[in-house]
Amino acid sequence: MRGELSRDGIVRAALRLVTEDGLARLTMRRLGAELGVEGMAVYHHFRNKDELLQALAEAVFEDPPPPSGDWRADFRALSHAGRAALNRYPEVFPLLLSRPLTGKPALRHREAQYAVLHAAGLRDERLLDASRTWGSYLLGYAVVEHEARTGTRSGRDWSPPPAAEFPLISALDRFQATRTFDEQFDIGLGHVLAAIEQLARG
Amino acid sequence: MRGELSRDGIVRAALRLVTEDGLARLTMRRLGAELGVEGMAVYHHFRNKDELLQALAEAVFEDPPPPSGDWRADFRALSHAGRAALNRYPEVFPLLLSRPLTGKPALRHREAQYAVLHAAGLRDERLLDASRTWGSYLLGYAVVEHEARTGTRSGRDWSPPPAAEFPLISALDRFQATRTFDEQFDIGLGHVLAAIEQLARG
DNA sequence: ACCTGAACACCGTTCAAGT
DNA sequence: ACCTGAACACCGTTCAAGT
Repeated sequence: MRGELSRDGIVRAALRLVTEDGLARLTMRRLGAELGVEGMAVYHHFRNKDELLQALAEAVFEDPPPPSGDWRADFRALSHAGRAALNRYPEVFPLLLSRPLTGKPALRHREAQYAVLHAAGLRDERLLDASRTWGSYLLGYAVVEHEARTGTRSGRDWSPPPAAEFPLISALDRFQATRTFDEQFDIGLGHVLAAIEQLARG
Repeated sequence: MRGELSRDGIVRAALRLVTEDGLARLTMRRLGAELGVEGMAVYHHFRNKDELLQALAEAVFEDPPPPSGDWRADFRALSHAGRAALNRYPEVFPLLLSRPLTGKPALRHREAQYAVLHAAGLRDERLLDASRTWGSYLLGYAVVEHEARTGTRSGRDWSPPPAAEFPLISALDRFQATRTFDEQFDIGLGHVLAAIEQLARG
């Protein structure tokens, strides 16, 4: 029963806790209890709570799929892997937006994205332009999806905006649920691909 | 010296506090002190801290620019107004990503965006497809910009990723600073515009 | 080396009391 | 109606003490 704690075990326990009770209820003491230990024991493995949260953020990434030789296929596969990572632990999602990710799996995703754009014929500044457009879409779509999935859920009281002042919002409301998130994502992805191809042509 | 507090005055004080000391240091007691009052007084104007944070999030929006008759010009103007709102109070930015915005100014932005897409010839599902692609880009770009502006700042210790394992990341590093955020934003915006025009054609 | 237990300086929130 | 002051149930973090 000595030295049973590890960074990995602590991260897994924290992910359990956060998934069940929400990010706000992740405290050092409760995390200790989940591990059968005093809360202060965690400080022997993480300098402080922020370092633990960073580890949680990095933990959503798995290694990206290997290149297939077809950059268009890899573009799709990497996009889907990225979206899957962002959606893996909804409670951890906010942590991914406010801190640079420097762990190996996250960096391997980025390297693989650059490799796709390189294979598409892009170089230097133009490659980075394409990368930021792609990255912005991935992150932005994840934000929209996350809000849609968790937003109107229990909690905040909400009333529909008045139709007189917001006619389009009101009229379009009945079309909101037409597409699934998967379809919707792929449609936007098609536009990003078109943008990349246009950049690659010159 | 009675009843001097108002929701507006409290929100302004909170924005001052947050801009100077960071979101983490916004507490009810410190906010009270900033207003020359006990912290508990705030509870007479906001049900709880979350309601105050919601008001802070809504406060970054100003009314959108009026339509000009040229939907392409309006597309650009609204995009820039949206980006300006997201960047207005960097410390408030994280609050914008995890809660649906239901205040009048935020809804007017959305209504104006729909109006632009309507003027471009889009209807129903297709209009919403375009809206989500546009919205994803705005939000995602803001996340990338926010991270770039605040990320490598004081704080987290960071070492560059090893060049052997991440050759493209390392090689591209020297091109990272080539574009300004404004240029970069407009480049991506051009791609979104192209996507909208393609959707509008059929 | 790793964990404990007490302590410190805070939190958000409730509530009776004042004016 | 609005603000105060004390209280409650927590926080993150430090640190001497144990094994």
